[in-house]
Amino acid sequence: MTIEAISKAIGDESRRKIIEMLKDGEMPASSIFDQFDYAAPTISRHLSVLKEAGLVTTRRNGVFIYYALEKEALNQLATWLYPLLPPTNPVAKPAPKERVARAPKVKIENPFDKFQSEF
Amino acid sequence: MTIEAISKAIGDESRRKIIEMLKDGEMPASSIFDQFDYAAPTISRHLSVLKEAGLVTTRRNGVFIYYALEKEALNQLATWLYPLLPPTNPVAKPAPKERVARAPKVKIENPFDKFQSEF
DNA sequence: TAATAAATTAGCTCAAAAGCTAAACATAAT
DNA sequence: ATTATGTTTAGCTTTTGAGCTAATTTATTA
Repeated sequence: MTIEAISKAIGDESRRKIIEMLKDGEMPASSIFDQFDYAAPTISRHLSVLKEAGLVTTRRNGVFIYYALEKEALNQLATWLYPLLPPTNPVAKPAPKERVARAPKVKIENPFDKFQSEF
Repeated sequence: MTIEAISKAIGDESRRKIIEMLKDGEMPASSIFDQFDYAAPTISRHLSVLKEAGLVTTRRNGVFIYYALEKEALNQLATWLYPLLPPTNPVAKPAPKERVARAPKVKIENPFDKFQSEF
């Protein structure tokens, strides 16, 4: 559950894909395997890296092992990341739709921007 | 500036440390080197990885090359991360201090929680 | 109890990445 | 012009990590 392990785990495309797959709920290992062209042991190894990082947990049901995303671990990354993001954009709300064409172009630089002052 | 390059870049401790060092403003390469026990070329290479990922930019002033954090690039990671975080905690505000002992323990699971409905 | 299926572990190869020293490059100062 | 300083590039070694197949483990079913 260290930032080291978490950020390393996320630095691999297959592992990011697994995390995305588990976003809406648990899934047995075999269903995860199916989504890849890699051999099962390769993905099994990725799963164990995710588990060691605390990013997933497992439960066994009969012969199946269900993997679930441990969103708490992702919070660690968010917590590291948040203070590094760009400062709040002074214009929080975009101009109303009808006036958009004439309104100055204001780029919302960061999805968390409008919340930063509350953080 | 791909999520692939950004997340790989962040998966190294020295590079995360560099990012943190640049949080409050630019810094010449030599000042960055000084903060590490590694040889200068090693850190120089880390800087180039960060640059290739779009996480830093450089400007030269005389013999010095200043590195600056490109916070925009960090947004890409935040944007990937955000939808994966735990759902909003229904109790946004903790109980007032005097009542904390008696109030039910509510764990704020995610620093972005209270903003999610606005996102 | 043997066979089957899900999943992991073992053991290997290969590529990527981190580290080093030495050399080269770029600018400034003497 | 030469020297000095900041920084990167070249070239190398070593470690780490991703991928594979084969073997093993665990649990179910015939």
